Amino acid sequence: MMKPHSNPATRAVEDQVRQFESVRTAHQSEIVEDYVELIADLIHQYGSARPKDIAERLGVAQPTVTKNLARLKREKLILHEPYRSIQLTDEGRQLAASCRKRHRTVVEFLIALGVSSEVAEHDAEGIEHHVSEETLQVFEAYASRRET
Amino acid sequence: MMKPHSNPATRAVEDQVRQFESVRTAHQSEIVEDYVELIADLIHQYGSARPKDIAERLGVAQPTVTKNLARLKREKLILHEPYRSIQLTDEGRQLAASCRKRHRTVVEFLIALGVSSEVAEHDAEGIEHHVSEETLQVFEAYASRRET
DNA sequence: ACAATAAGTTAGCCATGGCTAATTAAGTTA
DNA sequence: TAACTTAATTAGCCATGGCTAACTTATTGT
Repeated sequence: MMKPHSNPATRAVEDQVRQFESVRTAHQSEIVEDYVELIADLIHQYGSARPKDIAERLGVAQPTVTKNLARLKREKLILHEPYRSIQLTDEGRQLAASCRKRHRTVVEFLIALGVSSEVAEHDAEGIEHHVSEETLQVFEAYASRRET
Repeated sequence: MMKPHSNPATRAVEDQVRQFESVRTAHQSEIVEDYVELIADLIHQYGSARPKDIAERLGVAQPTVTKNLARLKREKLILHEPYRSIQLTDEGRQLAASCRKRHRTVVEFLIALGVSSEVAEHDAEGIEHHVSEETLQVFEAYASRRET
């Protein structure tokens, strides 16, 4: 037992490593994307986005939001002075728009496939961050082919 | 500005909260699932799974693996005495089997849909942890309808 | 205008999942 | 068998993203 496992498929292993790394990286951007998308939604709905609202929507405590907003600010996606309202930068707005689009594409795709709309919404929330450009295009093609 | 945002769609908000929570929960099980699946693979390929191999496949350092194995052990998915080989419990084997099946279903579905096999493999790694039972069945139906 | 309420922030805790450096155990070979 | 090499573990660090409690700032209403 414990023989020195040979390396029969180094290439495949390296690919797999890259995959796992890329999933870990995706997790890092998930929060950022969720926040930006949500902020855009809130601004659209209410004219402004408050930490309180974000906390409620995400189901987390307010200080958690404050902490995460610091990151968005660091990444220049929002403008935010203490006790003042949150604004999206151009870059933030752009990211929000593409997240929103991607989210809707995934939802519509799942629905077109036959998934119930509640489950489609639910699964899309998790799936959207892990869909590559290629797959997204396939999804889009499928959904639009189906709806027309 | 800063008017007390009314609650126009409490139900929808609660649903969204549950969605975000469930994504956070899914992230917690991701590592567990990835490890168990990988351990099963290694045992199948080499007859045993060593921390070294796991570290290599995941692209992380060995101590990281040691740490995470403690969690799998705590959750009774593996048997592992220090410096000894890793074994899956019945529960672990069961989980590994269902993860493997789900993984393959997602990959095959994406391929059937027209995604290239490399990208399908890559995206499946991220997507698989966020697919509900309902969606999985739809995927399976689509793939098997397509291949026969 | 000022007291009460609501929102936001700060400080400081916890768990997780990365890491490196140092140690210990096991396996191999001269 | 003794020395060397490889694998595994331990200790201890860092960042992230949760949390509560306490405090500060804004807003509202009398």
